[in-house]
Amino acid sequence: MLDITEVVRRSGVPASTLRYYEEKGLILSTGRRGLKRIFAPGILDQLALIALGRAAGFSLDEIGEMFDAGGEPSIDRDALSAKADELDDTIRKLSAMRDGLRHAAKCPAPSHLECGQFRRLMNIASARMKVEKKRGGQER
Amino acid sequence: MLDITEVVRRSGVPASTLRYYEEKGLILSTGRRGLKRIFAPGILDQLALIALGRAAGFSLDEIGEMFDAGGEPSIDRDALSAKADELDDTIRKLSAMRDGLRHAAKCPAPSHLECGQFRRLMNIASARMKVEKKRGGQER
DNA sequence: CCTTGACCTCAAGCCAGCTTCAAGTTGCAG
DNA sequence: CTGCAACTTGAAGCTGGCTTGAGGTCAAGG
Repeated sequence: MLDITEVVRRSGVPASTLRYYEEKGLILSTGRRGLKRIFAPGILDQLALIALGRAAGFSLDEIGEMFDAGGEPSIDRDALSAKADELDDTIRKLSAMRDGLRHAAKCPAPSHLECGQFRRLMNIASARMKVEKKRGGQER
Repeated sequence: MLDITEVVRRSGVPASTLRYYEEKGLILSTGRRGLKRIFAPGILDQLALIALGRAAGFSLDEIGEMFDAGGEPSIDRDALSAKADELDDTIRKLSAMRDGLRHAAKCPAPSHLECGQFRRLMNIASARMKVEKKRGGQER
């Protein structure tokens, strides 16, 4: 069992954030030692998972739907698969962007928006953009 | 040349957002027809690029540093490469998360945090987390 | 020529995700 | 037993990325 100080030290996540996550129902403290919250060791994995989800562009609410407060994946397997599919889509876009950036860093063309190579890479991604309208919520 | 109405129609980006982007210096309107802003056709590619950058987790400011208001990639090739590297890192994490989710959707294990497969996948990503502290700014 | 409606500006507002602050406990060192 | 550092709560504040609203202006149609 880890007290909040220990969790902060080991995870790098600020105490204020831990309290915020708990309030939102993303994590659970298993008790108190005096005032201090006590967490199960698994909290560290959970926090990593949350950070991962955030990096993936999921909102805290979405993450809450994917994993329960104990850190277990949602029983709704279809929802999980759907999220995986979303990620696949995002990954495709990011890969195209990465390639585009790398190309731009090398290619000596005067105007990149007219460089066929660059445009082609970027289009891979933007072509999928429309399909992805559903993701309205997140990246604001 | 496209007037703002046309840009909205073709890009799906709201007029308010276009004005906001212009104010931020991300895009440039090439003139006015009466009050209405006029844009060069390239604006559509630029907007796709911006959307792509946002989906990649970059802030508008970062995007502004990568591409000038005309949509051309920054002359700072090192900066572009650095962004590409960041993306590589992000992509690795997202791939791990995607695999983790797909696994969780299939695996009948009682507790996933104790499923070796699941943990291993998630660790790939969280191991890199510390390295990536630099990215403090982004994902609000 | 005058209405209408789509654009304009500028300021204020909204939401997510935190952080900060004031004021109140509490375990532990001395 | 006292002090105090480190925690607590609840509310308010902040930032990024837009959106909304009030009030103004133009050009095109009737």
